[in-house]
Amino acid sequence: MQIQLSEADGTPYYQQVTNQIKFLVASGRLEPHEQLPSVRGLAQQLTITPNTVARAYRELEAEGVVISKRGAGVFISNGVSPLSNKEKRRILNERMDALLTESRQLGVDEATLLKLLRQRSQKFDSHKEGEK
Amino acid sequence: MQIQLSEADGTPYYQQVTNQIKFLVASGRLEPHEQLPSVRGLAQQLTITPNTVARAYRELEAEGVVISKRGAGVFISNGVSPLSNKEKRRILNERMDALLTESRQLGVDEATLLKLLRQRSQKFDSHKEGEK
DNA sequence: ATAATTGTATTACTGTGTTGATACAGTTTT
DNA sequence: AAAACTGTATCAACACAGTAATACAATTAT
Repeated sequence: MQIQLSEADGTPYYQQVTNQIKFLVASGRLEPHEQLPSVRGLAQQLTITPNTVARAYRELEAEGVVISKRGAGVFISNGVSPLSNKEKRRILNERMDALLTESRQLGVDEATLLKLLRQRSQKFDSHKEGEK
Repeated sequence: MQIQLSEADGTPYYQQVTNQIKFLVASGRLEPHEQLPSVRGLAQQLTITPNTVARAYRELEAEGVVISKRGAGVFISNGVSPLSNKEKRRILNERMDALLTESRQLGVDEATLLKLLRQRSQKFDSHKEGEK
């Protein structure tokens, strides 16, 4: 499993794990029903404690990203978000406002931001051709 | 000064203050050279300790949003970000990836995300007409 | 059946983030 | 010049987030 931990970064390990797994799922590198590495296996690979991996998996399950079965393993879920449409809108609005604010802060106007986002969106799942 | 603190929320007070001030600046509700409320004044208004407001202002100064002059007050800065273009790109890419990831997670495809963002961008500074 | 693998629960330690009290240092106003 | 305002620095207290050690429970493989 392709995960890199950064000591510096500031964000705690368990969040780095959840973020990167969410990214792998969103970009199609991990597909529904696929099994993730075991808590202890991934822990050893990343040289962190199994507890931390377990916490990451727990959070992912709470968000509906994975389903974990005691004794069997944890698996990517069907990708249907358990949130109401209202909640989805609220969250997206929050994130978009933050992005717009930061963008302006950096002196980037809306037009170029949209352009950048379109580019980024294309590169997002370019692994279908570019994978080594 | 139009700031609302939420006890629940989870995010600490000093960050709620910085976030909301950044938003006010980015959306044009606060303009360069404008003076912010004093540390003690805003503290009293929000019923928090002056220290917390001071910390918020300190962070904002570190990010180049405001300039504070001991004895005089703190003022909105000229809006020129002190970061290199490389850093700007890095930050924006990070934020965009996070938004794209979350968007997919919620089952929103890129087209509608872009549409939503355009709408949001318009409402962003609609205070020029809509202000009471 | 039994052993080896999986995730889970409990508990505790430790660092550090957040807030608070108080005193200091510059400006501005009177 | 003095008083009343600004922001700043220092220190302490407290809570909580993050990680870790260890034992438990369910499934899978032998």
